[in-house]
Amino acid sequence: MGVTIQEVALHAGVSVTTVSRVLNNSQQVKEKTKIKVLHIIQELGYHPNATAKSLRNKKTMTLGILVPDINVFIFSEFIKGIERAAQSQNYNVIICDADNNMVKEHEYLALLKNQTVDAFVLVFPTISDDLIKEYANEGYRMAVIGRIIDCHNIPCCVTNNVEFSKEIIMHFAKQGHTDIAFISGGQHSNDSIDRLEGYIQGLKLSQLPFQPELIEDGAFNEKKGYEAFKRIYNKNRNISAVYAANDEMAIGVYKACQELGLRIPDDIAVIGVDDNRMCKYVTPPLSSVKQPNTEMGYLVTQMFINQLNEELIKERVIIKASQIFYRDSSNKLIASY
Amino acid sequence: MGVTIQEVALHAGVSVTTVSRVLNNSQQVKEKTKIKVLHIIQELGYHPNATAKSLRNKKTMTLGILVPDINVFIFSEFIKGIERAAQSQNYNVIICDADNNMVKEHEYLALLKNQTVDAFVLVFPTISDDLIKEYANEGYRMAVIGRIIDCHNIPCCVTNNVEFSKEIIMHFAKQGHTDIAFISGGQHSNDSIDRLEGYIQGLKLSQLPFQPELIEDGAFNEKKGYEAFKRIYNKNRNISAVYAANDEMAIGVYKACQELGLRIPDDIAVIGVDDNRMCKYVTPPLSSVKQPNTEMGYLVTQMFINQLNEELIKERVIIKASQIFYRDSSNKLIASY
DNA sequence: TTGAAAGCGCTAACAA
DNA sequence: TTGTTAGCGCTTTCAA
Repeated sequence: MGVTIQEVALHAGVSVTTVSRVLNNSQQVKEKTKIKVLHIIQELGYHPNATAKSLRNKKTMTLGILVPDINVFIFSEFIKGIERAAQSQNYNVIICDADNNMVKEHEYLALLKNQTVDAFVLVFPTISDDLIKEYANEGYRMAVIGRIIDCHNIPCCVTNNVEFSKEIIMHFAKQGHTDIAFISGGQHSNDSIDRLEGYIQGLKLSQLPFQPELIEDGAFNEKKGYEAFKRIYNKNRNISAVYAANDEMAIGVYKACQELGLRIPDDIAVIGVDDNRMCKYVTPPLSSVKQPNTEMGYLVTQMFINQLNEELIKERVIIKASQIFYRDSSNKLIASY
Repeated sequence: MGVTIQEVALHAGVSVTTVSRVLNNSQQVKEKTKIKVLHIIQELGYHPNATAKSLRNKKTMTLGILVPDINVFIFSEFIKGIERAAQSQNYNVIICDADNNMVKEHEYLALLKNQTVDAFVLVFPTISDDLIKEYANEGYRMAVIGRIIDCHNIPCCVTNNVEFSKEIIMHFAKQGHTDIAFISGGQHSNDSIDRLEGYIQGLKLSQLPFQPELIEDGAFNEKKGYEAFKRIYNKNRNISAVYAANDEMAIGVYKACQELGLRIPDDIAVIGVDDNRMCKYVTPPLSSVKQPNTEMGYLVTQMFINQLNEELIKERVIIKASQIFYRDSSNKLIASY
């Protein structure tokens, strides 16, 4: 454990420089010398020390990935894409699981300061835009997934939240629904904000009135989604459709409907977002939106690494389209035409 | 970006040695000097360079985590525990997602050789025991989750597979089932092998005959589980209960039953393993076994790090108990007593 | 209580 | 085509 370049040089009867050149196949090294060195490397089982390399090159070849919670399926999908892209460019990734804790999230960024990582990919960060920009201004490199940061050297990747949300509402409208509820996912989630925007646009395009009382927050989780639906239902018993900003909350709606004796989709049509594995297995199967998470992670990371050494970035914002899967939970026609 | 210890020393009017001593609060440093240095550190926004530290200390403070597939829920649970334990001891973790590819899995171990990581936590590795031992003999440190390796300095952590499997079979037997199928998860999975062992012991203890034709392999996935059940059913139409070595395969059984017109649990009782989120949402809710994955990851990693600098290891094998959740899928009494 | 200096393993500027 | 040497930023031995 621990053959050094020195020993290789010694055994091969050349200088460490030559060995280094062979390793990085830089410059001209006589073929014969190269073969000899390679042979010794083989023989001694030499592996270049990554730390020494990092120190010398001032590059750790390591990316940090910051996620709110690695157990949430969509985040593990992003990680998969990020790791693949990193791997393909010889980068390693350090996982930073913030455990849904904003303070922890902030703390992890210290890995930039002590140069443990060259850069960070922030997956749905909860820290503020301002904080992120502050780091960017100090020269630290970050890419962001799930939010567009207005900063020239921060690559970002999001999905077409407004678009597909609009489509969902128009779909509901076409089926004859007029009182469509929206369950949001928190005030600070850009995804949720954009989906609300799509909801509003969809209503407008369908010439349906916007009714603020049909909107409640479900904080992206099942329990709060359940409660949100009950609140809405108590305010307006005419609702016949619900667009939940994610599947978890949609499942909460399922539970609420069960308790209230409402049938899905006969009484209430439901559509969620994320296309959880569960969607196909609940009864009735839940309509949802599949987002290309792994691909998003891959693309933005690939682009990011390519531009890591450049000050100015040409391509910066990636917007990926999502796919709506209509299943039985939204399969009821209301209109009598 | 990049204040060094030199600069701190310069500004504080002391030597780098003194600054280093303050940083690692080693030896005696006069209180006044210490305060002065700390103040300058604060002022300059100094952060010790982790790479230089690693090179000097010959310790990267980084653990590799090797998983078959980060998108599989249970693996992300392990990661969460491992990362937490690592974090609490100031270690970082590098994620290595083998994408269910044994070659990739092996390749990742190179991170040990080039000293990118100090050690590896192998989560349900598919590489052979021999290969792992070979690395161990070369002095590389690894901990293993999901398999017990017969090697003195490799900490391992598993669950009580045999025990709970035995219990499940005895539970079935008590309900009056006599023809109980087992769907395994591949020949090479220790989990599956142990669950089969528990199945056999359970039959014996219940004085039920062992019928080899009631065992088929479902490779831990839904589709193969579906096929396995059909094969078994075609061989023996008397089966009234199925123990699937994981939930995915149990879901496959659900699908097969639906196609075959068999009702769960009335005609076929089903129990799976892993306690997937889905279990509660399928119809009927699937009985399953919850394993303390996050805790296992945490415990073994904590122990591992504590013993990382020791040649001989006192505590080495951790066996954690699991919990069986009986739900409606296995809720039918067969016997006529 | 403090500091000078060596050295961890590597790369690259410069020289030959 | 190859080698000498300085130095990346840190810790630690030894001496003062």
